[in-house]
Amino acid sequence: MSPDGRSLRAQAQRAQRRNQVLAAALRVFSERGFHGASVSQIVETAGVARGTFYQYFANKKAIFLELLDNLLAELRGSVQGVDPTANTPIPEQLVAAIARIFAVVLANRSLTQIVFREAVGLDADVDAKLRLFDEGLAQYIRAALALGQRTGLVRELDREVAATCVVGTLRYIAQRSLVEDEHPDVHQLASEVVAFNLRGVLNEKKRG
Amino acid sequence: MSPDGRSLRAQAQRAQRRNQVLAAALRVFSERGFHGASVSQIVETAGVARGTFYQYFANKKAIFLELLDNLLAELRGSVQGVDPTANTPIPEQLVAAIARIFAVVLANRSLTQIVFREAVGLDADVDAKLRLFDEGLAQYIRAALALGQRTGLVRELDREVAATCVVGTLRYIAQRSLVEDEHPDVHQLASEVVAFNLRGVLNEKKRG
Amino acid sequence: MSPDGRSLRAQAQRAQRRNQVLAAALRVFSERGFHGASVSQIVETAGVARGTFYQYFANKKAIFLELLDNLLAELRGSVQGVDPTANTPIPEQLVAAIARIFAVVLANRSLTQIVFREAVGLDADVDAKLRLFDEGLAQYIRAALALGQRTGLVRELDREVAATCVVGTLRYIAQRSLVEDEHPDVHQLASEVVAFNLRGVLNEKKRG
Amino acid sequence: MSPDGRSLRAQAQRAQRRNQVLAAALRVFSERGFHGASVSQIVETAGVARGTFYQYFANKKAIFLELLDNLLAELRGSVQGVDPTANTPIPEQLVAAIARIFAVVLANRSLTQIVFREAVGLDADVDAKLRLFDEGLAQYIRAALALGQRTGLVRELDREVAATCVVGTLRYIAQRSLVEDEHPDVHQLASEVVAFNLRGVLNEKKRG
DNA sequence: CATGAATGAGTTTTCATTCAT
DNA sequence: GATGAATGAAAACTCATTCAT
Repeated sequence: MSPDGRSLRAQAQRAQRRNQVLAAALRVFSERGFHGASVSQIVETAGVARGTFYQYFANKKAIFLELLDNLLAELRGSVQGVDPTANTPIPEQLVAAIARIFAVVLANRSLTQIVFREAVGLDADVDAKLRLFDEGLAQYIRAALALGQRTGLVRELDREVAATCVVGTLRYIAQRSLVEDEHPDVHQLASEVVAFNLRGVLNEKKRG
Repeated sequence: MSPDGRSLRAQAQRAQRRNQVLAAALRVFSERGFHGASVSQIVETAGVARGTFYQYFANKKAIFLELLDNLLAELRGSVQGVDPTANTPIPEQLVAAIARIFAVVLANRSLTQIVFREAVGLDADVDAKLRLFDEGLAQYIRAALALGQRTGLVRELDREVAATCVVGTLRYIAQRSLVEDEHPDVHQLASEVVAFNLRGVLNEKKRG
Repeated sequence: MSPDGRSLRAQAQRAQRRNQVLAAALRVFSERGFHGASVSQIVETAGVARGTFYQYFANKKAIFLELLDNLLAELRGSVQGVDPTANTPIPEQLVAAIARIFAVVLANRSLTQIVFREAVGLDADVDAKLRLFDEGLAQYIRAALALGQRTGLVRELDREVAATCVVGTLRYIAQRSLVEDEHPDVHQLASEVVAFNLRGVLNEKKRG
Repeated sequence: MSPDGRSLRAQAQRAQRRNQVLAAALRVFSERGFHGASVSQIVETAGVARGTFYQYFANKKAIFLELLDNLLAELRGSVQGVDPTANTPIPEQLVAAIARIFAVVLANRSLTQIVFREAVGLDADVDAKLRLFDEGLAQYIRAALALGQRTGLVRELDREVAATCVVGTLRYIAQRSLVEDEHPDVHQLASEVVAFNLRGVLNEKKRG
């Protein structure tokens, strides 16, 4: 509570150290996965002593959880609602929204990859966080579907299942895009995904 | 080479022992995950000596891989084609097909769970196997879509993306169904999934 | 005690099996050394079951000890005395004697090699056997030196040390000859060794 | 990089710890041999934790190799040349040189014993080191013999074989001296060995 | 007698975490 | 606050030996 220059500088240094370790962990984790990464490698990469690690993070899982939190926060931030009153047609708004999510996923390639690959089943905490995120997304989509149904835009369906299907396509497409070498055109990709989710695969014109 | 009674019985016993260990591994893996499981726990659960494990399996990864292979084989077996010349309408056939897959998934709950949770990223072999399975499924769907397009049943779309979306919904729905406590009605579930994949979420009646 | 045909044949078969295992052990031991060899490899090479091994030999050490005994026996057999009353000059007799030993050593290359390399320090029994052999050899040489001294052929010297030196040269030369690739000319080698042991390296002509 | 008091002390402590483990290893190795010794026994003897061992040495072989290196270095250091221009007669110089080697061997009794007993055939590295040492010694002796021949002191002989014989006597005598309980008189021993190597066992007076 | 599956003690090695300096 | 040496629990794996068939 005495924010003199000394403590300020110290605090800044502390924060810097913390980030240094965090960045190192991100790198090591994405190179070797959670289980393959060792604290030794992290501190080595960070250029700090072994003990320093434990001054900032309770343990290996804790630092991973923090990275995971950061990623989820960024992803949550990237989710943007659809405005029915706006001029832009809703499908276009959807495409833009999905494209934004994909962009964030691709911007955090390595970490997202680990999360997709190793985070699940790591421990109860991590599991809960991930499920919470999925659930949040699903809830968001369920709400959107409900709104759509009220406006007659969306047909009768089991919103539960439909929302899950939507999350499924998003998740898997995201996951797949990570594996591929070239950066996919996120807009094009989003376009197709939206079309699939909106209209399915059937040719409606054939219908009476 | 000489299938007399003695060696036959011996062989049967060997197979039984093997299955005993395999079953124990399945149980331990599903309770604690791949990384959380130890060979000690497996042999303890199986009620055999430590060395016995290594008489039947090269190492922890090998036994996991075998369980994985078994599961994938069963899943592959459960995939059944759609017959356009049959009397049953195609959507109904699809529902039946999907339901069958879900049934297998649910029948192998614990193992499928591990596969979904930990198999990815475990090692190159496992990764390859899983990707191959996904790819096989995707290819199958792409072919079905192409056929549908030729018959005018399926609209113009990027088959690549659409197939990926379909696999995504299947995978995720399957994964979700595993987490839930009560056994879901696979037929009902399949129905909804098929509807989603075929028609998307839009209300077509609104369209001109 | 009832040497009917049946038991005779059985006995012969037993002996044959035993030798089969013994031969396999010799091969495996010489290829991988005592510690590197495993009972598995021996029985595999012999083409018998694991348990059969233990029907003929108490354990791994026992079979090694038997091979060692065989070698030492052969070596002992190859040691032939010098006959002072014979016409052949003593140095020539010595050369022939040494050459014979070297020949046996080289004929049992692989086994001798193991004995030289790994037998010492293996366990008390083996150590005792080897020391006994060395001691026997040394005693033999001491006796020969004593005889030589009585006949004035050998100078005054500490027979203890001299005998040890002689054994040392023999042992080491033998050991070296094993390492070399080409078969050395044992007679030539023996010649030089005898010369060294008899006359040392000094140029006697320089002496008054 | 900053040799302040703190780090200096730390370094000293590290070295001390290392030696503590090294000493324990020496003791355990000489009591039970290389194969009979386990890392457990070493750390127990050293009174350090299991992991500490691996902080200083890569594995069991590594620590053995270090002990071996130390011994060979000391032995190499003990080898001292003969000065033909010195006043002391050459044989006396030789006796002194040999005695010095024996003294080192006896001072490192237990370790030398292991080296003689188990080092050979342990692995390629160790083998190479030992052979290199022997070869160095042999080369040294060959050179000395050549010099002796040029000065007429040494007779015509196969220097190769003679040098090998000399190394053999030295090695074996050293080895034997280790087994005996009482400390032998190294000077007396060296005297006899030199006499043997110089003059052999024949009584020269009998010659023409 | 032969067999070979089963055994389990024992080994090496790793690595997250602690704590004295 | 930083350091890094020390820790030791726990893991994977080996292999000589036994014994029921």
